[in-house]
Amino acid sequence: MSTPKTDARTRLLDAGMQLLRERGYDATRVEDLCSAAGVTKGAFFHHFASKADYGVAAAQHWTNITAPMFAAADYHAAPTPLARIFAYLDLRRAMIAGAPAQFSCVAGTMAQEVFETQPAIRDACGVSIAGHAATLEADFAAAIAEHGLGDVVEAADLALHTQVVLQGGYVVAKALDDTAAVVASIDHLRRYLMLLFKQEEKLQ
Amino acid sequence: MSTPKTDARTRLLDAGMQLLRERGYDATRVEDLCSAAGVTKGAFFHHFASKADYGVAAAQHWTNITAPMFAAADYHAAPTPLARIFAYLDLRRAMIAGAPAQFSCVAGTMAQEVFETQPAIRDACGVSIAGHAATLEADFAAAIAEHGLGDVVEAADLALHTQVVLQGGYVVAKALDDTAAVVASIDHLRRYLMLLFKQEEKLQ
DNA sequence: TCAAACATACCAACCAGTCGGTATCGAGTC
DNA sequence: GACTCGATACCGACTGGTTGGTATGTTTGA
Repeated sequence: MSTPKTDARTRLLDAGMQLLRERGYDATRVEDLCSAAGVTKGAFFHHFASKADYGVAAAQHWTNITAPMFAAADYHAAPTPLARIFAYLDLRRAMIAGAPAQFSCVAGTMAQEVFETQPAIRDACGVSIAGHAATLEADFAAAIAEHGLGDVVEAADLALHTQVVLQGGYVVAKALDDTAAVVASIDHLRRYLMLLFKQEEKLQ
Repeated sequence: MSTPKTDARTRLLDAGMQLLRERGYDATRVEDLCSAAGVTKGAFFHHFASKADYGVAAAQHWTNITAPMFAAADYHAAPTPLARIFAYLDLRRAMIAGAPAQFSCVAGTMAQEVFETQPAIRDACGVSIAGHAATLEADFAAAIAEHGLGDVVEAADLALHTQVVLQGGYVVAKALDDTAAVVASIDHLRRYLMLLFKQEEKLQ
């Protein structure tokens, strides 16, 4: 890193997105983050009061990175709410490639580990996951209204359920060392929504 | 612990079931396990070559505890394969109570954290999760055959999908500090299976 | 010239793992 | 049935490397 493009704080947070997903919060040492970012420990503690403080910032950084990416993604261009939801699932499915550290979720990984020991980090992870789920809510609400499913399911529940399937897929993919688990579960989720919204004709 | 009922090894493993789910693998210190089990570090390293060795044993112990419990559970008494599956989901739903450390999964929690740093532990966790999923496979296979869905879904995939939903529910419940997330997702999974196996009459 | 942004050296606490020791018990021996 | 012997179970003080965090500079930019 001869010529740092960005400031140390951003580089530390960027480096964390990879390391935290690989090793989790506890096993990621402050010095690991520093060397990956090409800075020293002095810089780390200049920008973050503690490792826990960094954890909170990392969860927020994860949101700051992913939110604009999803907001700018193609799937919003689909013509109907339901089409947008299926296009979203197609995107999430296509994102499953390489190692789990590449496609899994920083917030989910950290939350699972520190939910009891680091409430501040857990809350930041919760905000990240809930916030992303919320971006799906309007399309689900419109699809539910369109199909008269108002007293069968709730938009917020369905939106969160998509995240549950993704997070669970990551866990199982890691445990079985096989990405097929996530992909298969996304397909099951897709089939559920197909059936629920009575799109049988699209089921192969 | 004036009169230890069981040997130190078992007490250490039993203590880990709680601590590992609360704090994860890394944040659970060997001395935490020892004091929770009422033994000393000498006893720990007498029975386990290393902390990682303990992690592998803990994943196996988790299987040893849960497998007989599920094998002996009521839901196997239901009359049809599909009824048994729904009864299984009822049981899993009823098990969601108290703190995540009470109802979540030792294997899923550990695997998420150490999948890259401790392959032996990850594999043991994978065996535990896959083994439990396998216990559902026969009923799914029978239900699929009965309903002529042989070229729509596969039993193994469906069985694993139930575990994906549960594991994901635990992650989201921890992140949002709200058990409602798991329960709602189990209900979505139940509705999926209802729709898939064309049990619409049972949908409220 | 002042403050923010880094760097370097250092420390105290922690923690996995070690090592010498003791307690207990069953099998053999006479 | 006392006595040794060996093996297993367990104890607890100690250690050496690690790690989060600090104290004290130095550089840079406005």
